[in-house]
Amino acid sequence: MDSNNTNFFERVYEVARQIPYGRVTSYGAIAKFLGAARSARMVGWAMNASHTMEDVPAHRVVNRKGLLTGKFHFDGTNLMQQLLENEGIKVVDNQIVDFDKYFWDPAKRD
DNA sequence: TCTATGACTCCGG
DNA sequence: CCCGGAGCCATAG
Repeated sequence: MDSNNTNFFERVYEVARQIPYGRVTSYGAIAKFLGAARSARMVGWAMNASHTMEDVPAHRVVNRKGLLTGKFHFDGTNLMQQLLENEGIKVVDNQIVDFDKYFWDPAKRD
C-alpha cells in the first residue's frame, strides 16, 4: 500500500474536508496550499475521484471565479448548487454570489 | 515512452 | 468583466 501517502488525491481530500460549513474555496488555493500551485487541474482531477470518498465536500470547491465548473460531474444537474444553497450560499447561473465573501483559505482556516 | 486529456489559472487585448 | 490563447502537471491509454 502507499508508504507515505504519495497519493496526491488524498491530500486534496484532507484539505477539502477541512472546508468549514457554508464556506467555499478554489482549486488553485488548495493546490497552492499543497505546494503545487501549478497543479490546480490536478485538484480537479482528484475531485473527480473524490466520489469514492464520503467526507469530501467537492461541491465546496469551485474555480477561482466561484463558478460551479464541476456541477456536471455530480449525479444531478443542479445537485452541486443545491448543496451550496443548503449551506446558505447563494448560487446564480452556476456562480456563487459574493464568492470572495464565502471564500475560505486553507492556509488561514478561518 | 509518448500522446491526449482536463472539476484550472494566468496573461494580453 | 468578458474572450481567446498559452502554460502546467498528474493520470490514463
